[in-house]
Amino acid sequence: MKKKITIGLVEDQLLFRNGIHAILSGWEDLEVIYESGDGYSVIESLQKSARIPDVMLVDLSLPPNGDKPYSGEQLTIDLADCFPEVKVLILSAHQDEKFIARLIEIGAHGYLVKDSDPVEVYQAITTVYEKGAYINHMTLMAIQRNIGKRTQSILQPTSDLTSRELEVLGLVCQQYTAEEIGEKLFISVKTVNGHRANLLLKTGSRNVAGLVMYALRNELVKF
Amino acid sequence: MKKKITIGLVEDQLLFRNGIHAILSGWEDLEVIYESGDGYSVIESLQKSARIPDVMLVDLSLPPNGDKPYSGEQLTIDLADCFPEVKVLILSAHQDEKFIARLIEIGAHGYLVKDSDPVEVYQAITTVYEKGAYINHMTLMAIQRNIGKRTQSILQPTSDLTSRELEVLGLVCQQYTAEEIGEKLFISVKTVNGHRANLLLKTGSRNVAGLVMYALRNELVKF
DNA sequence: CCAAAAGCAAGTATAAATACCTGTATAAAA
DNA sequence: TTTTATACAGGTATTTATACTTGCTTTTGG
Repeated sequence: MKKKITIGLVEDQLLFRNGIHAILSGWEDLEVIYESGDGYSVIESLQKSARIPDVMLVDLSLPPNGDKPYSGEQLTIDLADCFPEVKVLILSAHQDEKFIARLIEIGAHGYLVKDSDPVEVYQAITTVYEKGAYINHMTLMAIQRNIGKRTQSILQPTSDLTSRELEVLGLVCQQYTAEEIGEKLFISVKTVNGHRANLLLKTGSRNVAGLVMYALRNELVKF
Repeated sequence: MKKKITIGLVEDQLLFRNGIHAILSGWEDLEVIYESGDGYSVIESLQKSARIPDVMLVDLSLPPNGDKPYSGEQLTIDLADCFPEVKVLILSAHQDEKFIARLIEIGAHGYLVKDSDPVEVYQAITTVYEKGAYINHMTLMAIQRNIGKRTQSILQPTSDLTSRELEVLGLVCQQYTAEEIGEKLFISVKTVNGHRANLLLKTGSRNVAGLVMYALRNELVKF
């Protein structure tokens, strides 16, 4: 009997994870042996595990746990570091060239959008297992167009904001003016503006528009 | 033989849709008889179809097609209008109380987060089919806390923005000041501010923070 | 224990955004 | 044609945000 390709799934949405599991179970030469809903525990639990998956399907947008985000990007880096023999296939909702190039650069072996056909997922898994890479047309184009350019981390270097700053940032995103924020937090408008200034500095933004974009990108506020 | 509950799936991400299909196929009393990747065609194709699903699973965040958005919210309204006998179960990535209350109000028969257990999905389907509603604890709390409050449309009443306004909005989100936008578009700062004022009015925002949130929510600008 | 660093609060001056208003050109409706 | 509506451009006055600076307090590291 031919050896089955062992799969690991890292995806926060339980339904989606179960769905992929169900789909993959339709192929006899695949076997899902590991699942996780977040990125934190993956490295640790794999190190304790006796069976290391051949291929890991990793969701790009894993949710942060409390304050500390642990993205699919970070997991890819850590997997490449701790388990270089494991092939990493990124699953992403979006088809953004910068993301693709970035992820390939840091160690992913393939990139699939969540809009893919299940057959393509199967092909990607077998190809990445046999050949060590699965680069489809979209991915290739993205790589080609971004070779030479310095790629950008998706989560920008997590400029650590203080709790007070996070509080102010949240209220800014909810369209409160500095004065209203002051009232809510029982501090002077001037102080609020001080925090705003620090936020602009730390996030590298020019104005509130930048702050909101930053907050949403880093999932610091609800959509 | 007992009649199977017929299911319709409306979900843009192909993998996710196939995954749910695969999961639901595990229950013998369920049968998926309709699938769609967008909201547009649903009403029309159902009207032509001989078999109308008993239960429709609808993704809340269906993508816009070109300029015209057709959200799960709109589809819920239209389904309640054209097929009142069909039970609508909303699938959402987020657990936002305002969304939940709003959807129940406009005709949804249940609300599930994508983080749900497959068993819960099955229970929701059978319950909504037999009892006409599936309200779990989370949903009930959301309803209770929002009774009396006027609920807010998720896609706010699709304020159709002019091309010029969209242009300005995009630049606002990119952190350009009114003056810079004026230079880019070869118009006066005053004019730019005029467009901004209209944007604030149309989107129901108080300031740029609101504009950025609106733009991102409606996918008018890149993340 | 003391010095350095950093969070928090607050003030002044300037730049920018927001509210409110007017006019013109264009296109659809009466 | 005349009316009506609206996208677009521009203006003035006011409010709000941003830049820069200062002092107080807590925390950190030598």
